[in-house]
Amino acid sequence: MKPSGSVEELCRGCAEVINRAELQKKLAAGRPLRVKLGVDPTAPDIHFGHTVSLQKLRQFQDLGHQAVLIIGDFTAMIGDPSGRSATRPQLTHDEVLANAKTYQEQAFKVLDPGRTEVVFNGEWFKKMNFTDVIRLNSRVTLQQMLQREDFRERMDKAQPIRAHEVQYPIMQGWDSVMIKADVELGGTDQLFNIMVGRDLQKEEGQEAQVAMMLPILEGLDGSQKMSKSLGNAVGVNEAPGEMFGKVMSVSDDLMARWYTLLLGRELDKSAHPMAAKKELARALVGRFHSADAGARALEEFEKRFSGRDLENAELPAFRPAVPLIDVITAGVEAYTQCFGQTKSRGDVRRLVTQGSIQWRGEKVTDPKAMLDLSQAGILRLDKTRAVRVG
RNA sequence: GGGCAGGUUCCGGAGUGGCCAAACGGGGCAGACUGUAAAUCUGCUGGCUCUUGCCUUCAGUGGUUCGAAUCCACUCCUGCCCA
Repeated sequence: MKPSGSVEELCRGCAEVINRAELQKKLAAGRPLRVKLGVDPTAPDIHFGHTVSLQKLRQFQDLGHQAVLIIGDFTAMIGDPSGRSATRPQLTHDEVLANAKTYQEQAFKVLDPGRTEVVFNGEWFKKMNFTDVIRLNSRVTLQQMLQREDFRERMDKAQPIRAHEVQYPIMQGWDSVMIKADVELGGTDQLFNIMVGRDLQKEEGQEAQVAMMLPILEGLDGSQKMSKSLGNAVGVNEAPGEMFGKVMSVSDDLMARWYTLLLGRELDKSAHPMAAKKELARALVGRFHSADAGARALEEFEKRFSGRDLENAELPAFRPAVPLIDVITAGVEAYTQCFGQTKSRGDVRRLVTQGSIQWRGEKVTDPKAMLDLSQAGILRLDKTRAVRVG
């Protein structure tokens, strides 16, 4: 396939590109560009935030360019300090490799596996000895490394910056040299790291890569960047119902943002916000599961929440240990059994006294109440969760 | 190596011998209102019983005391300044 694509269409959706003239030149050469995207498997799952760059990489693929997905098995052990106000916990190599496996699988929900070159950066970093490391380090200055904002902030706040953290950008930059990247994709928070790649490439006599920065996707809370550790992420592997529900709980402002960043189109302001949100949720479930799953999730949602018809909704089955138990025990067991959540008795007691628990359509507000779970019925736990008994 | 300042519950941050499971703010959860939106109001927010009570917690270990997050000793960790 002959590579194609114009600067304009490739830059669409990017927050910043450094720089367009260079990209134009590279494209004019008519060869497939090597487009790099690095991911650090610091957690086992890929979430919506990651898919913004993955989507851009897919676009390059579809236009006949070469996608190079770098799995940062080595860099993940260091932890990218970007945007961090504290040192990341360091992972062991085994943890990283386990994460890398699921990462790849999930990334292929967006990328075309047949046309993706997957490389682990341990491949070259593992082989380096201390002399090599010193030599590599001699090509950058400490001042350069400390210029970056997150380090500045930590200096100002008198918080520690550990020496290994300044290695991170250098390593990421070296990846670009090793794979001879023409373009590197990343979030806007990656600007610094990607620029180091350009410097190192030039040092090595290579043509500098073009930096394409994509906007950062905000997580469920609507303000902070989506990240698993902040608990505001939606994983691409989440069950359709779960995913649909999370999208529906997003604020209107965030919805508009997700429309542009995830669907690549603008929200129709004239549409009713709720209808627009259902459409967004349906489309996203459709993308990461199947069109069918998207339609079913929508149907379920309408039945369950809009129609408040819990009776006919799909609910997880709860099998209590004994048929006659008090609300609190029932609640605790239901959470662990059906949702894998550990709630303390105090947590459930709180739900009871505050009127969140319903058994067969009736609120149960007495923490001492006994429930006869030998009868069939629905036990509602909180706003979004309910289980079916019998 | 020396001097100084610190390490408190999810986070920030009070508390400097009993009234401390520990102020206040943020976050989180729930209820009302809704569109599983936003805003607002209310309640909850270590565990077990829930009424009194009991248990574990204020970097770690030991000690003083009827009693310690608070005092003493040692240890570990962080920052700043000096060398």
